[in-house]
Amino acid sequence: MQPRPRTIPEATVARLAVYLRVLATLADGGRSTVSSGELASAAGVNPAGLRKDLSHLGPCGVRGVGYDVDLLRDRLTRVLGVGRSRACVLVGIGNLGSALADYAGFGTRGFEFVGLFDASPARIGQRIGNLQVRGLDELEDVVAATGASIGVITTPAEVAQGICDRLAAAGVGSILNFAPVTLAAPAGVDVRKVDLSVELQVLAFLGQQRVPAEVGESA
Amino acid sequence: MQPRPRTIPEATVARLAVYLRVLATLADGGRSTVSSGELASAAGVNPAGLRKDLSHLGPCGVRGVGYDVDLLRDRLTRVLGVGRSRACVLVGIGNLGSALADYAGFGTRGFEFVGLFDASPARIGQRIGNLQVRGLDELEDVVAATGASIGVITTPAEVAQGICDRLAAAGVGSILNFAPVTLAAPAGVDVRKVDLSVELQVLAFLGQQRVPAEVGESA
DNA sequence: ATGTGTGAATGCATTCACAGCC
DNA sequence: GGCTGTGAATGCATTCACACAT
Repeated sequence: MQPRPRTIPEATVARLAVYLRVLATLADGGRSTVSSGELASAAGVNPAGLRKDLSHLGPCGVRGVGYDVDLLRDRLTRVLGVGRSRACVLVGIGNLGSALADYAGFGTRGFEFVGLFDASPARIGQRIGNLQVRGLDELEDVVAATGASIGVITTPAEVAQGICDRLAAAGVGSILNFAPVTLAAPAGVDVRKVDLSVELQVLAFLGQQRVPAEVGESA
Repeated sequence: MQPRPRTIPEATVARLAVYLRVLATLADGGRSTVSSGELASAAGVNPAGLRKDLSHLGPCGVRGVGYDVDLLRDRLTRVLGVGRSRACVLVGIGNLGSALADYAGFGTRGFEFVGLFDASPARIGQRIGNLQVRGLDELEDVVAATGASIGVITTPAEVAQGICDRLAAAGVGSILNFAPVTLAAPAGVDVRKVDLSVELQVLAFLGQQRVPAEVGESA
């Protein structure tokens, strides 16, 4: 019934975010239009794939010409919801947590950290960016007060599930987990995992797998 | 001709690494055998999928019983190459770089940082873990001397491509890129990208997409 | 002519269902 | 009986090829 099915494939969403970034640099460079081929090579994808990705937003280019940079940028910004600022809390202020807390890439994308939490008294009170690290006991209150919808977990593996439970109970609907464990969350709460050592391991494996072919790869 | 085609799908490799971690905790708990169902739920995947993943290594379970924890662990360790320690260099010692430099998860997985590099004189000489940050001019020498095969890039976006070029020229075959740009590398060099803000954006999008369904999700 | 938008086709990956072995 | 290993089937995602608009 509805002309545009509201479901955009996850893989596509990830690429849309990349296109948005490339478009930003193009706009800075003063470009007003781009072709799918150009945009695709800058984003490291296939041109046809890029067009298919964009087709999920409905027609947004001009045939024979290409895409208007500013127009497409606005469209992507709106679809991805980069406009509204979304409140995030971050739990576990170790090295990685500290790094994420003042990672510039987040702020410019509409993500705002409204609470940093750690269990260790040594960390509590410490300033990072323009926030002060709070004790874990304040977690629920801050989530409630700020309406934070996103939680980022950078704790040790052992306590991650407990934090996940508390975040979910507090009303956080989306969780990004950096702890090396698989988290279970109630239905309606979306958990996404980033495992840095898995990434490295895949990379290393593909590397060692490629070595044998290095000899006779002419075929 | 060859009984085991040497190509394991990338998605499978990523999960094998997860299984290996789960097996480690099981072994610590004193378990000697596991069923695919149990292992799968601990890893957050489908049991049949897990069995298919493991089938790429040839038969390694006992029908009617399950998998021997230690045996499977050895097998995975060998296939993923966790045995040999692999030398890595890390370029860009900002917050994220520093966090990765002493991230415990790497060392226990066979990855050893043998060089940390930064352009800023303020960073050079600084100790992180048991290494001292070096100037970028030493990059090629260190790669050559250590035979590092893996490079991790945590620099600002503007300089990432240049670093990528230098790493590739120096003989690094695998690059893990955290900078928010799409890197181009010569054939034979494998680049893998982790974009933290893209992860967050996907998470946020899926979250906002899920909200409408929250009303009538009973089906 | 040029480059988008999109059905059709291909290739991957996940899931199912069951045969085979313990 | 129970659980692995795996062909068959389903569902996704990518790629191709071309119609269509400018």
